[in-house]
Amino acid sequence: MVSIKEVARHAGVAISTVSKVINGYPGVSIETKNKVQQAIKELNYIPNSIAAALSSKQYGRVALILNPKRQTQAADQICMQYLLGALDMAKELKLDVVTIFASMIAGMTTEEVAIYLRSLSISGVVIYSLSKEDKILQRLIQQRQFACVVVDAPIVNERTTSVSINHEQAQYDVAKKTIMDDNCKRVLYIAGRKDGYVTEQRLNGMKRLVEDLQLSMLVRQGNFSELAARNIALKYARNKDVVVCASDLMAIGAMNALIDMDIFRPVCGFDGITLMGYVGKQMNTIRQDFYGISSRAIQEINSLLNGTEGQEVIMPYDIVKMYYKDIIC
Amino acid sequence: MVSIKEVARHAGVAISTVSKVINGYPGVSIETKNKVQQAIKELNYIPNSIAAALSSKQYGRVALILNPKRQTQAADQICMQYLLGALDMAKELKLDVVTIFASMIAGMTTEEVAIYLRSLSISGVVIYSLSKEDKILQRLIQQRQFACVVVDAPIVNERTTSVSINHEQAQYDVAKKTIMDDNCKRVLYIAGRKDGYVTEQRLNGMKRLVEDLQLSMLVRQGNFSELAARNIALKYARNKDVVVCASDLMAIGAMNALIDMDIFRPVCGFDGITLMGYVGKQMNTIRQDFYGISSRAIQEINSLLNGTEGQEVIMPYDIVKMYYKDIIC
DNA sequence: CTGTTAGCGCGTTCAA
DNA sequence: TTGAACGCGCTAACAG
Repeated sequence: MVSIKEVARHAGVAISTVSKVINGYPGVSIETKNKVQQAIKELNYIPNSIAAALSSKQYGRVALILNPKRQTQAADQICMQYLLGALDMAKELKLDVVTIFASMIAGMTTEEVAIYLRSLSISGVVIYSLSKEDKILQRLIQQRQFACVVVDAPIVNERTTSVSINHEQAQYDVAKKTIMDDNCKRVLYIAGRKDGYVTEQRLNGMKRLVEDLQLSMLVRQGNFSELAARNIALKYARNKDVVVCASDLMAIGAMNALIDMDIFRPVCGFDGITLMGYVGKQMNTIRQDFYGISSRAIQEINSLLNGTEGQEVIMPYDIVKMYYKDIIC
Repeated sequence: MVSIKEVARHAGVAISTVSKVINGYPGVSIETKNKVQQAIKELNYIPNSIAAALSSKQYGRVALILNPKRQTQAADQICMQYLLGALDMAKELKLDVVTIFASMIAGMTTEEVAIYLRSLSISGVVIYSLSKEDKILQRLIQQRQFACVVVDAPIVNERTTSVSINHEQAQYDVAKKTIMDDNCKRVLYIAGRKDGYVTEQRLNGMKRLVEDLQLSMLVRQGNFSELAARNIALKYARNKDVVVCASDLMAIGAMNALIDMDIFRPVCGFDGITLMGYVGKQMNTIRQDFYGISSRAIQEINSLLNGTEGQEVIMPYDIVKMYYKDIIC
């Protein structure tokens, strides 16, 4: 492994000079600079990021904490988009990124998680789909020991930025569109998990809509589970005019239930996963740009790492109907 | 940040003693050990892995090179399983893992990729679904500069291990089962991409089957594209008795084409992705344990990093039919 | 069994 | 504008 020392010797200059050239610092004459760059090329020198991190004491690594539901692998698409967005942006920003799945820190206390992250030299964390009940990560955020970006949870403090779409409005919009199309009055709303922040926000959107449009609404927790949504639909859909679901997967479950019951009700979902294109029924849904959201999350963590204060970031969304022919390629 | 020095002082011992305790080396009396561990607890000391890596010159980081098809996000499930398996095992083995998507190194030369990896202090690489045409990564493997594990490509040398199922046999098995059930004679085989190793192996399996069962076979390249498979089926399926596809996604495309043509032909796929459960038709397919395969890949990279020679590892598989009721949860 | 010492490769003063 | 020297936190000989 060729080190900075060898480069220095080869170029006939001091180590610190090479360092300055590498890091683009001023105070090096143009010719010395050329000599050094020449030597770097010739020796095929690769700066050792480990040593650099140690020396400069900037271990600015960021951890991505993802929580893929192992059961519902159909939704893995969301995780992948998050990852792609994050990694692309991280490369651009030259941030070192570590991917951590929730399962890997399950059962640890906040302290243990902190120690684990520190042992990985991590100073910033992006948390995707945090649960309200996840006191461990909540405390981690409160402690302000790490810079945090929380996707889809409205937590902000000096060291914490939140990034998400406006779930309240999005749920309002997609449900309104679906309901207006068929002039529905009685809605069955299949909500997410009680412990989810987005669940609450989306429910609020529905409440506002019900108020605005003078509808009646029955709310049941579907826990983002396709099966639960199916069962809820089987039980309650018959007396309702429309089924609004807080996720695509639940919308699919509900729709399949309706088909089994041999009745028709408009159904709408939330997320915009490709799977929606495969189930043979077009439903309105909210399409989120998970890639863009995650990409933005990394930018935000970078800002935090550079000392910016936490803030709230609202991303855009679309209302769409997903067709098989749009999906297939 | 509390360092080893402070722990040593606090415990009234030498730094090296603390180091030994931390790393579980012998040659420390039980009481000194206790004193040290006490001090570690009290000071809430976290070993700095960066410094440890630098000092021990073991920058044993491993890169996961994934190639998610951005278009066909329905197959992201496979990537996620690969990731989950790899990260879980990496944590167990205390390996530091970096996730790299093919898009991040697209356009680089082999040298540039090598430099990039080195700059990340990477010494081992796991490559998923390598293409035959990917001369850049091929050269990286040939150069033996990094320990490599290649998933689904039959490349082995001193520093390269291959991990995969027996694609030839798997394709043979699943097609045979499908064909025997309906006593088919004329098969349409929709193969993968010409540049894929598995494509060739699976095709070989089909050739052997055709030979053994005295069938006729028409082969077309579907390039793992659902749309291409659809078009091929539309064009050729009518005169055939069965459609065998080299991937689930293609099987879905073909099946939908058959439905549009309003004819029935048995179809079988390959992979075992959940999506198969959603399309309203049961098809035979090969279920691979992507999680297990990836997990094994990490074990193998670990062995290579410890000086073992490369080898070929064959993983098991199942033949299954995927039902919606098995998928939904 | 314990402590001393010499680096690992690099960033960063501070003199020259 | 340059370079020698120190230290980051730790490991690994080696000496005691």
